Amino acid sequence: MSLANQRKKEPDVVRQKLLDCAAQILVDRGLANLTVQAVAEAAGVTKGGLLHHFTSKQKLTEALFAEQLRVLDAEIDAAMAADPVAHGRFTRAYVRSTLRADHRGPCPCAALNVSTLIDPALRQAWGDWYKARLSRHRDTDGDLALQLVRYAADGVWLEDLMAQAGEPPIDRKALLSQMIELTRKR
Amino acid sequence: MSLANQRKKEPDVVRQKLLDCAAQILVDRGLANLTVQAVAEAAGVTKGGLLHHFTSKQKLTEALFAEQLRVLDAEIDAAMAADPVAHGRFTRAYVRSTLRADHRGPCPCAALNVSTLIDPALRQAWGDWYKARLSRHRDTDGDLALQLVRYAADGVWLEDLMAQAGEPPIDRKALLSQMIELTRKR
DNA sequence: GCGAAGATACCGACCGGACGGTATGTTTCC
DNA sequence: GGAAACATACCGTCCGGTCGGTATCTTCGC
Repeated sequence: MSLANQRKKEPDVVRQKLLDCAAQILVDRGLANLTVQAVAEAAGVTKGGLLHHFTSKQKLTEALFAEQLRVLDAEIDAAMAADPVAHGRFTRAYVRSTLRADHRGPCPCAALNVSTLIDPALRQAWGDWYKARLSRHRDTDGDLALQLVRYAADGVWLEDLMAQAGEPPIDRKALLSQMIELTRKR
Repeated sequence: MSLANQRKKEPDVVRQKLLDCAAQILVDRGLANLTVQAVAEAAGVTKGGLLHHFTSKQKLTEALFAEQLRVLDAEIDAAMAADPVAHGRFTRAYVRSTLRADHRGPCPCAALNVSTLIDPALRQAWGDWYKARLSRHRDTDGDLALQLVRYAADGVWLEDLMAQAGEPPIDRKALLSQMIELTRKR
């Protein structure tokens, strides 16, 4: 009827944009504001349009989660490949992916873990991924001390999530290097 | 009309029970399921009854938050009073309150921080509390290494929150003692 | 090359349900 | 008896989801 769908049709682009906007909304407008309406109009699409790509909100969040997990997984693999030292290799990659003081915008972990709080199924998926990853690197990253460093990394992105406005008062560079150093000791 | 309010009237008890049930629901049925309806009937009261004590859901969550923060604050004070060593005293207390492998049920931090994800105002309040506490103990707990231990503590309760069913595979006792030990070094 | 004929992408209106909140009773306490 | 402590009934809103329609893309016979 209207002239809204005169636009060129780019299903893949729209789909990806929907996911991006969902992630954005999730991290900076909070979980409660992640509605299909909000996501749709952020992506320049109507609610019906969104529901065409993702048959339910459930599907949307699942896709979002999968996407973020994929990105994180890839980042970690890349970081590990560039790390010559075996011991603590996974932990360092995990920490670097989580902190990465460089490029702006919260890490995928944030959106990832927040969405985990919504859905028990996603929680399960995250747990599975983490457990699998951990058992893969048990030889190099099984130490309790390394586990502790990973815990700290989780604490950091959590603070990131809560801080929101106003830069972190703490020096991230120093923190990161200290954490990395902790993974070197046996 | 019905015989539901034949019960003895104990406003203080009911009020407290409402808060307790709210916390319970928050940590083990998730944020989305924290509705006034659910809280009310978990406490054996109707929605109207709840709204009598807390004039809005906002008020309820605020009260819940304040309560949990009060408990945590008290726990930390107690733990600090029993700690003879000055350096890292606050951090140890924080860690002990967060981990406490002993008494069942997730720590107040969980409910506290989850509710933080709802409301920016609560987020602010938590940030203020933490910052104030930190500046009070800057002399003893200002080190980056201690900050790192506190981050790890946050990571631990987060995992607690996500693990839910199924006991933690990791040895908490050992983890706790290792974290405590980390606070001893200079 | 081109035009018919589905298939796909998207819009816009609507529905049912749940939730927060209000207004008004009814019972118990002091 | 009056105020406090509840219960009951009801309203407005928002959200997730459905449905029928329309516009654009793709396919394919010719």
